[in-house]
Amino acid sequence: MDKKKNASRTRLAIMESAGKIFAEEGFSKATVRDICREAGANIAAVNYHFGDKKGLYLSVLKHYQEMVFQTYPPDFGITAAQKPEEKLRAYIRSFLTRMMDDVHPPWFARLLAREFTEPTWAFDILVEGSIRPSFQLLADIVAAILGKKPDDRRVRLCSMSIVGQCLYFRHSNPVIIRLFPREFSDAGQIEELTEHITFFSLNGMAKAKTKNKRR
Amino acid sequence: MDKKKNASRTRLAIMESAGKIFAEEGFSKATVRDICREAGANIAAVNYHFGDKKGLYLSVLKHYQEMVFQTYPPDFGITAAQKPEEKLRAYIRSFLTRMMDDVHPPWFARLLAREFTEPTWAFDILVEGSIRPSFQLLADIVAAILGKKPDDRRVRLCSMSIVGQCLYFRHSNPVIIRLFPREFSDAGQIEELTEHITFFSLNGMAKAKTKNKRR
Amino acid sequence: MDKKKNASRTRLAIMESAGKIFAEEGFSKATVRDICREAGANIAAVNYHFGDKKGLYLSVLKHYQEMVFQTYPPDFGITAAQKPEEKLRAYIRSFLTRMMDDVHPPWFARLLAREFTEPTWAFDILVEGSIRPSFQLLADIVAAILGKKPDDRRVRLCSMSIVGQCLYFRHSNPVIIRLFPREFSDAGQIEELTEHITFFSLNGMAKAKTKNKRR
Amino acid sequence: MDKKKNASRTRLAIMESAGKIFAEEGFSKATVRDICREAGANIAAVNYHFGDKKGLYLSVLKHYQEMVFQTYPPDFGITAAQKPEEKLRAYIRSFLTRMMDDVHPPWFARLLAREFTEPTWAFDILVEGSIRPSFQLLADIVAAILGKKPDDRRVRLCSMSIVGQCLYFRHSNPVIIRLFPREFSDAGQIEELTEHITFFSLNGMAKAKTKNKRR
DNA sequence: TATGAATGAGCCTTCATTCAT
DNA sequence: AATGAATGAAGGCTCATTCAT
Repeated sequence: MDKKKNASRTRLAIMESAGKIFAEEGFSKATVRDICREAGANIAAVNYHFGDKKGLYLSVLKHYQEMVFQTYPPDFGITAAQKPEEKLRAYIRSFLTRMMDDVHPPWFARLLAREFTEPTWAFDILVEGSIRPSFQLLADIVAAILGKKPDDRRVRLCSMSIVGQCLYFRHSNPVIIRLFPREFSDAGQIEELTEHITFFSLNGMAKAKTKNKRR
Repeated sequence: MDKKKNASRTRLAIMESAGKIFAEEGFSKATVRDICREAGANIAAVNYHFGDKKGLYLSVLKHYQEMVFQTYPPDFGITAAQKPEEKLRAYIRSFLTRMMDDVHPPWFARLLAREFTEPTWAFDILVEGSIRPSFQLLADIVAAILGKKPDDRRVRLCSMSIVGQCLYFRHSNPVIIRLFPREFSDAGQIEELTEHITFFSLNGMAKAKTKNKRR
Repeated sequence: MDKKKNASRTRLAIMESAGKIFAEEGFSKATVRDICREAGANIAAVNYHFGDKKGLYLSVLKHYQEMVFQTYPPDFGITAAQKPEEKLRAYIRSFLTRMMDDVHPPWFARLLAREFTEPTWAFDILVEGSIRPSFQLLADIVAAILGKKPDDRRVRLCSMSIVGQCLYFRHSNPVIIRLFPREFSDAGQIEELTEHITFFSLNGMAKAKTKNKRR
Repeated sequence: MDKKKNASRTRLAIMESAGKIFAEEGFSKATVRDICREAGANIAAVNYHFGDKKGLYLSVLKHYQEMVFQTYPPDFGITAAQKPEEKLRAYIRSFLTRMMDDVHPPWFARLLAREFTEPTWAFDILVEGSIRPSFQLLADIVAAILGKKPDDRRVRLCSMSIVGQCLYFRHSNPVIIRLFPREFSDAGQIEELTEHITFFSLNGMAKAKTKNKRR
């Protein structure tokens, strides 16, 4: 994707520390000085390798988006032969896993969450490269469960309900920590959360076909 | 709550424009220059009235948190006589309404969303003043529905599932706009969303008691 | 012309040292750091008083252009009753005087010369504010001498011949110094130069009417 | 003149683009990056071939000064048998031609003009190599016309008057363009200018011998 | 002979804050 | 109660130059 695959040591070090700091501080608060200091590189190296701060951010985004979605694709563990319910469980597990801090690189999920609520000019890249494909996959699963077409409004609403639950544990992490210290903090609970959300959502969609829900 | 109730015209104007700009730009990107310019006040006015930028932010937060939660309390429309299902519906409607931009002041929801994912040092004030009481109220409702105690782990999980769905439409607004332009944009859909989330969640919790969920 | 006539001490000091340094180094080589250091002011003062480096340059240009042309107007010493020959002599004397370093401020002529050969974006201001009126005045005098209209091509050529001679002593000052050290350096020779150029030019235009000059 | 005559392709390409860019931007505004990019060379090539930026500038100056003054010498078209008046005409034509952009390389005149009003440390090279010989030649012609010695003060004044007129069309080109758009722009007017300046100057010097000019 | 990578100095600008009135 | 003026720290970026190969 990037024509410059030439990875000098400095270039790689900068991208790594940049990702970490961008994730921690956000694009505008992060300073290239800090990034370079942590990378053990000279300030001008950013200009040399990436043009400017924006270029660096973009490179980090593209590079790690690719890497993460190769390691943890949305359809991780999903096979065509599975029943829709099993597909949903696999999807949710993959989704949650991808968002936890112990995946590699550990800060990418946080950087993504930042773009979610406070999108920068680079947001569209994420939407098209990561979010839309992921959402489409979910919509297909939900559509199969509901017996409707993927672009049906109810399918979308239910998909969003599912995504919303998953995202809550990432986006609202600061809140959760304060409300229930040490209860939901460590990542070892992915299985429990997967089961909960899967069960909650399957039930949530269960009798939707029979009930007339519109006012 | 604020000991300085002496509200000079300048002081009020600053707080108003500060809220708007803080919500738009975030604490660190917002500049006191812009705030003062929009308020028609002198730059030094901020330090004079609020000590420093932090003090201004704090004042804004406290002032409008109080105002908003008096106008749209979490238990808005909830009466003791209602059935838990109705209480839940009322809670969700109140929650969604509070998060939409047409409440007053129109920017407060956005400022809150910002603190959610990117908490500043002022975050604890919001947690204790707004979030915890609100969550507690929901936990009580869910507990009644599930027939469990409010601090039960399953109650918490289900509560978070509900909150997660609601927050999605605020936190992920930029995503939704790009994925489905014009389909979920205007605020007139609160009723539909309320029905969907309520229905989805009630079903999601429905057979939880009977089914053995852990594998 | 400038709405900000409020002249704080710092503001004035900056404009003065700015003019001097801009004249010495040119716009891009001059640094605001040097300017402020010489003015005994803080770096940020430039931003506060003039917006940015460009704004400072512009203010300096406008301010001193006005000042110089009030002190040494192109028609200095010219009265309607004079004969054209006397008008020309007065014009040339005024022109030369304005360009010498002992007028106030001493660096303005140099700054102007710079814009002449290396115009910046601010050049048009000088053309319209100083150069065009001055040239027009000369063209009128020459037209009277030649008995032609001011926009006649020959009038223009002769006017340019006159201006060219005057400018030479400013624009080519570095050359003159090297070719004839100490012979044309001091400003006390304005009278001599005035006489020479006036005489040379009057003669140059003298028989133009009779001779068929075009090939 | 240059001891390094070993002209690798890169070295030549750099000198060419360097000349162009130096002429356009001036020494300090021109960047070695731009020069090398336009030459299709590596950044480090400048330091490798010329030591540093100054060395490059110097090489360009020397090289093209030599080239230009071999192609268009000041005495171009002047023979010993001519009358002084004809010599003057030939000198002026050669001078004007050399300054117009259609000589080769097209940017050298501009670079020279720059050094005239804003001399760098390399100026002395130009003075001794180009300017002084050229001026001396003119002084000889003028001396013959006036019947005085070449180092006579009046000879110098008149020579400067002549040079001043010629230079005006180069040094003040930006002004002329703005004052009279499209009237003096193209280079096809060299003959007309030659005639005008020659005639104007010959007349200017004509009766100088008889008239008592000092007051 | 030539180059990709790296460097340190310096520039303009912006910012929150303080001073003096 | 309020303000115009001034300040120091810091940020992103550019530049000529040097290093290592």
